[in-house]
Amino acid sequence: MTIGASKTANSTTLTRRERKKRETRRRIYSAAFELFRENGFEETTIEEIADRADVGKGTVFNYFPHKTAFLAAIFEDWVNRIIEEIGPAEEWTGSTRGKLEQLFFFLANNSAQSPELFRKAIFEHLRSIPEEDGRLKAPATMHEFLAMIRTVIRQGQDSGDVRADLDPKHAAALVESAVFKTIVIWLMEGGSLEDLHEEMSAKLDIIFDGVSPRTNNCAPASKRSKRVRSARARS
Amino acid sequence: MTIGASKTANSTTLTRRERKKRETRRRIYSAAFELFRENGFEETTIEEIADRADVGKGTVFNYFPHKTAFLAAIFEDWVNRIIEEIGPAEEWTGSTRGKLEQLFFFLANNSAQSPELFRKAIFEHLRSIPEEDGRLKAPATMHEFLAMIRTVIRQGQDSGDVRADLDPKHAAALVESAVFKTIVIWLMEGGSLEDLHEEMSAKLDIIFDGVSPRTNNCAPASKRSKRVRSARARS
DNA sequence: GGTCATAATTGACCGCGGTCATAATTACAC
DNA sequence: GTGTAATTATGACCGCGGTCAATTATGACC
Repeated sequence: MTIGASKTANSTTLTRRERKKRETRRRIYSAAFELFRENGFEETTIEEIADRADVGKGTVFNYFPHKTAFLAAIFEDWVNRIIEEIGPAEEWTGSTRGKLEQLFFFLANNSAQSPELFRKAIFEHLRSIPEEDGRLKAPATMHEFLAMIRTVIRQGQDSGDVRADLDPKHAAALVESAVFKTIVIWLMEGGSLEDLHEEMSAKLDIIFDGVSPRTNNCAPASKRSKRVRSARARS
Repeated sequence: MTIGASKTANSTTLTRRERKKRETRRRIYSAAFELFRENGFEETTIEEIADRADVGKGTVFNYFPHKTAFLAAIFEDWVNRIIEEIGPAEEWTGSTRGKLEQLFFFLANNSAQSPELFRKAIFEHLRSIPEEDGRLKAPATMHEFLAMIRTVIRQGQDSGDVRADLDPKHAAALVESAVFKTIVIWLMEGGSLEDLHEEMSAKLDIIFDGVSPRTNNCAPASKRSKRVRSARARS
């Protein structure tokens, strides 16, 4: 592989092949996304996607080896857009809880249109990693996303927001499963953003304070519901 | 529908039709379950199931409208077996945490063989309820299961184990999503039962105590890891 | 320009999940 | 027994996801 020499002169160090490849992928992805939103995921056939993208059916499978790979791609896109919008986790400020709420509020906001599609994408994400036949699926973004949560947790530990004796891995996994499930159910039931926020706050409430009763004198229970409200104000 | 009259005399008030129907369903289910365990879910075709059950292909779809309906049935079976084994939630004794651990330990025990199958069944369960085309899927057991957890939570509130200001619905949903996700990952990674218990304890730890640091003097953090150990001893 | 290895494209093809019109079976009336 | 309405069984058939051998585009080297 001795790239870089003569041919790559103009545009950004990309051969014509590479450029075409990306362009084709983009065309296929766009066509698919459009069609999914127009007609639904199951209702869209690969051939329709191929037609709209103006390629042969086989070509589609060169870029997206299974139909579900589109869902993984959509999820990835989604996360990337959010990362772009709110910047790297390391730079966020505020309370740990506030950060998590913001993060998931972005997720929800972006998914509110075409809920069916995003529900499927989330499920694909949750299922991802190994499939029995040995193919790996979309692990990159999966880890990227979990990593974001983990970073927030770790920052929380540094700032004293979160118990130091906790393994961030466990906490992050718990947060992820809870919130995604909440979003999925919310997407299914078609509630308002307010509803989702209510649900999410309830879950985060438990995650932060636990289900065990506090020993009487410290951290009175009455304060809790208030905190939910004030946390929402930030967004 | 004026049933019950003449024909239903012998055996337990069942017409021949009804008996045959159940028998056929049982045969198909058994054939499917066997084949799934022998060759895997994806690798088994409906026709193979039909052959082994000695019915036509179309008949299979009379009893299980989609292939995934088998997964729902497997999940249902699974939960029912557990219910049978440990009795109705109302009658369990012990701490709330102990009950939950036992419950999920039973789940895990039953799934340890043929992990692939149970992973899929759990996923089917988590996804269940609506599918965009309007068909409902396996809501019965889903609710039954969530209801079990909710019952445990409510009992915990009565006995002072669990914060009284909590909506059992939220707590149950959180527990469910966390533990199922834990089991799914465990099934994928092929760890030992010990590993699973470790993971589950960590999650329940957070669910019970929360991620927030305790205010210094009450409930010292050092006690926590100990509790995990002692909780395991019960099983 | 021409040659060749490699990468990308393509549509004919296959297998399986799911449908449906038709046939067989059951229940019941007489 | 015979008639008949309702239920269940069945396999030919269809559509779509996914494969693959054959074809075409690309770029390195002369």
